[in-house]
Amino acid sequence: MTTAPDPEDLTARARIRDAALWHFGEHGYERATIRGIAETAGVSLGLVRHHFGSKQALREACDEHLVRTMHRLHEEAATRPPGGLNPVAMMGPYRRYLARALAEGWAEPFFDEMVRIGERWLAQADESRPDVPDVDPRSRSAVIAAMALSLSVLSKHVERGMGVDLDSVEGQDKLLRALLDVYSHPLMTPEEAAAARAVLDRGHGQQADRRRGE
Amino acid sequence: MTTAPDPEDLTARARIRDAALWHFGEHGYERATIRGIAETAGVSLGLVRHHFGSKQALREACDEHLVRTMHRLHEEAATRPPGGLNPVAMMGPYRRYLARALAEGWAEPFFDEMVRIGERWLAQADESRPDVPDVDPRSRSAVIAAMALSLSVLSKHVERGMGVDLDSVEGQDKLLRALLDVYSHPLMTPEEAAAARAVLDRGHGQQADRRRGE
DNA sequence: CAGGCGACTATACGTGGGTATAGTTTGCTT
DNA sequence: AAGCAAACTATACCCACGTATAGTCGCCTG
Repeated sequence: MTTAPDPEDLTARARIRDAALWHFGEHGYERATIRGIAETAGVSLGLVRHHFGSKQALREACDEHLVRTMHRLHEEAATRPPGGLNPVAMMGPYRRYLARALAEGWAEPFFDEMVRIGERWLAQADESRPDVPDVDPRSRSAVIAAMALSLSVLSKHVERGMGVDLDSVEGQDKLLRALLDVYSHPLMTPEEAAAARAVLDRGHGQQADRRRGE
Repeated sequence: MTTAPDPEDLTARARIRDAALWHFGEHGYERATIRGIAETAGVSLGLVRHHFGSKQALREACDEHLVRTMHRLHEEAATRPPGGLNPVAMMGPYRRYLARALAEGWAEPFFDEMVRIGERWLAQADESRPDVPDVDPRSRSAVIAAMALSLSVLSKHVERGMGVDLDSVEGQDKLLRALLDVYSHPLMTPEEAAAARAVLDRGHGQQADRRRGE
């Protein structure tokens, strides 16, 4: 545990923020209450307001802290040998919060950062690729990012499906092995994909003149 | 538009249920209000209670209806030539509701059904696979199901990343093309996966005695 | 016509919880 | 020592919203 230097040592403001991170992650924004957060942090209701102003602002502070922490971790990781990033185990205490935030439509900076990272990676990988992808790297990166994060966002369901606790070491291990298998085995052959694309192309022609957006 | 035979023709109960589906999908369970649902359905607050008893029961009725509809669609699809299922465009009006429900931890039957379908598919595909997967089909299916659904659950972020509206025809088209590309190109080579697995195996030995759950 | 029942409305109740304000303690500067 | 600003508490306000109750209307059956 690198972070968390004993809750006693933290300033009240930091304790409130951490409590909020936990409550928002555990219950979601709506169900979390300022009173509950204050109690967990061991402070009065008023102090929360004093430091953060409003529930909404408190959430934004949590977001900001998350982004800062992620940046720090990211830079730390850049100096050391990568060793393959773990899309699920990253920053343990923030996992639930992050999953909630993403599911509820927040945490844009986080998602977008992930897309950017993946985009660079993909653009590089595309160079040593025989065929030409018909979708830009950014779009593919967005899809891949969503897929990677989905395991946290839908962790409750994944846990039920796999029969393990994703917070446990065994769960992480099993999930990683499943991921390795899925990531290293395409779900479709290039031929199947090409066939499906052909169908799309044909359908597209039919729709071309008949405008039907929205 | 196969469903929706003019809201006027529906019974009040059905109109309430549809309004609830919409409100829950649009705002989530907590933020949705019975009053808002009643207004959308064009009925009084009391009638909602008369028909469904409580907010929670109303949500359960929505879930049930969703599952029934899905079953019906599924059976319909079974009789016709498949043509490749679209994991995002399925049952338009329910997409948002389903995404919310999944993200908030509900809709277990739906997810589990998806896992079962994928499991059968994988078990069959495994037979014509050279190597032996070290994770059971069910676990892999759970991972794949989560990944497929993530595009709906995180649609807001995916839309931002891809720069399209996923409800539009163009958005669907672009998303499908991205999916085809991702599905038909593994993110890792089997060698890379094997190397990562080796790390896991080694790490596992190290952690065996030093207990560090949580 | 009686009577009964389901669909439906109007209104009230209670409270959880975000917000606001006034007051108290603590610690630092001059 | 004075004084003031920040940290912190206690308490009150207020309203949105889920829940509850009482009542009306229309239709069906005997």
